[in-house]
Amino acid sequence: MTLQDAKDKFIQTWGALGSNWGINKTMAQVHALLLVSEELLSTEDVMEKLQISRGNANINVRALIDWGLIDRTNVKGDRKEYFIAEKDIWKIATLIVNERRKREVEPILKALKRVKDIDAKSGDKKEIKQFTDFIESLEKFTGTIDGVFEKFCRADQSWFTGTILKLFR
Amino acid sequence: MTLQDAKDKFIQTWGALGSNWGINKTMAQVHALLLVSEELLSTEDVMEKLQISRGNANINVRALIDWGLIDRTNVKGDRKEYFIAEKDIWKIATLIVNERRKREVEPILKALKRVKDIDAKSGDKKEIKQFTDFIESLEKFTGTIDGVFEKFCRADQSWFTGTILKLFR
DNA sequence: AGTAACTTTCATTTTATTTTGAAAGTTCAG
DNA sequence: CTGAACTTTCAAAATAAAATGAAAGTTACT
Repeated sequence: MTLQDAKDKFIQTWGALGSNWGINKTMAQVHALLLVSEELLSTEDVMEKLQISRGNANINVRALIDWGLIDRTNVKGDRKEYFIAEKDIWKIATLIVNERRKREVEPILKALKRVKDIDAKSGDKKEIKQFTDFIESLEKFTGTIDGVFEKFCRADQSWFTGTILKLFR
Repeated sequence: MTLQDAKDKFIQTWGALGSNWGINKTMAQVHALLLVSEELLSTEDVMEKLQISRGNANINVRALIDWGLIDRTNVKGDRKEYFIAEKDIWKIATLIVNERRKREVEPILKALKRVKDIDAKSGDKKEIKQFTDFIESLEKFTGTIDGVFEKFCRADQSWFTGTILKLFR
């Protein structure tokens, strides 16, 4: 297998992976492409290497910038924008976890809270309690897990591998 | 809001949530429906309450059984199958995490391994090294995180809340 | 201000995923 | 064994999500 084949295969794999986790396939592929590229790439480069349209490239590059996974750069004497990916896997992971926390935990908690506002006379008292108890256990669980991930993101890698990992042996 | 409204809303929310994480919307809704139902439900009940077809109900119920999230039961004097959901949120979480570990970690590691088999004369030596180093860091990271989740699934809730949570304050 | 270089938008088309429902398969009581 | 009760399958239809590409918008140099 040539280096190019390997890179292409990695891009495909990373894309498939993304879809399994609710991340747009192309976004994941653009990310992978930039991860394995030494040089800066322009929108044109991305279009050409992934065989995608300008609009598609633009939208997914923008999304990656939103997530903080890639940065815009400029090259002197060239008006084009160039992109480069953060390559530290630890940083990539925390950026992704943080972004999903931000986008999803808050809405979940809000939705759960809303769903507890039940007219007391709309059902059997015991049945209502069972339901609200369940929702509350969900809220509590969500908060706990969120807290762990939040700390995970703030911590640095060495703290994690040094302190936490030992506990998980 | 009536209890019924609240349950319906919860089912909708849980369904939307599922889609964000690569889980079929209907599967998540069937799960939610069973989570908030006191009684056992049959395929017919699921079809009626979610307004879905028999085939769809069947497929998603089966998937939930595969995941271990719901169980089949029988009612004496009735040939229908009835379903009931595991309601302990801790158990639900570990079942889901375990299932996704099983389905996804192994394939990722295999794919990464495959991609490292590069013909040495297909590219600049340094460039090849850069690439394989990156893939190796990914492999290592994946393994580490997988280990944490594996332990998380084996541990019981009290160990987690007692020992681990303190470290994340 | 004019215009060339580049980026963004969005109505339409394409692709991928999910759902349907009728038919085939299975099970079990009589 | 038969057939009613129930479950599963799967080709076709419907729906949802993503991609296209041409046009509009922006920027910055002269």
